[in-house]
Amino acid sequence: MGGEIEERRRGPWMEEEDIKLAMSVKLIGERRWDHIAQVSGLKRSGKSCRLRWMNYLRPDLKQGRMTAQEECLVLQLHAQWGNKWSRIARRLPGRTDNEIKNYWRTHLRKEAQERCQATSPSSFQDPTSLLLSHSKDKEPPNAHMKDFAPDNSLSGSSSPSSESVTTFDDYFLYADRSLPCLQMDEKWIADPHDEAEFWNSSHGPSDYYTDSLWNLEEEDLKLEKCGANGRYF
DNA sequence: AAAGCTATCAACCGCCATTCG
DNA sequence: GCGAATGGCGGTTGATAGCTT
Repeated sequence: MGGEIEERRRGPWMEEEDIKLAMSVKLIGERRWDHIAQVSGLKRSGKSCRLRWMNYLRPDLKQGRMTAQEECLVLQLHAQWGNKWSRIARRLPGRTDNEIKNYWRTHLRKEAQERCQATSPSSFQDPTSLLLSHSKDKEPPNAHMKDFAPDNSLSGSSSPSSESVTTFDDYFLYADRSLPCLQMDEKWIADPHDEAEFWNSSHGPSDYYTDSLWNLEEEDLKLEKCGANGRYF
């Protein structure tokens, strides 16, 4: 059956492909991925193009490894929402669901090992020590892509509100593990403005925390209130 | 120095939801 | 209202870099 069937490229992306994809996204926008795949001349599926863009090429992606604060936040949100990676990712601007998912997977593996070895909670090793041990700095993978930001690049900041992200009932299951960062987070919940000062003062650029972390998007608020949307609950 | 092990991350797959004609 | 096309999501896999013995 003939050579009509177009061969699909698979596996790692070449830089040339990245550039083609980025140009096409710039042209068309972040939609119609099948169309983008065709127009760009890439022998990739639309899905593959979308994934590559979302997880690797998007100019607004945050570079480098997750900070301890981000990791703590992932812990909190995962405790609250479970494996809703994309939802969690929305709380960490510049991070992708895939990235968070990967982190959690490796983290959980560690945690499971810790649990097996330590039956008593008091001997549980503080996961942040594992988190903080990350020190590898990578060259920004999409550094060469900055010029290809599409016009509809993500930059929306939801309007500030003092509504907290809570409830963290589930997250407090972690409390007996003596996580320093979670104790700190408890303070954040109590007074997010202090938290903002905390980051502004000396702990690095975290304005996105104050912009978005403390404020549920409308969508999420609805979900929280209704407590029922097949996808999330 | 080499082999084995572990951690990390990019990419793929299948399913489900949403959109469009 | 229905079916097809498309997009989004979560789970999983495979490659490889880094670490340990």
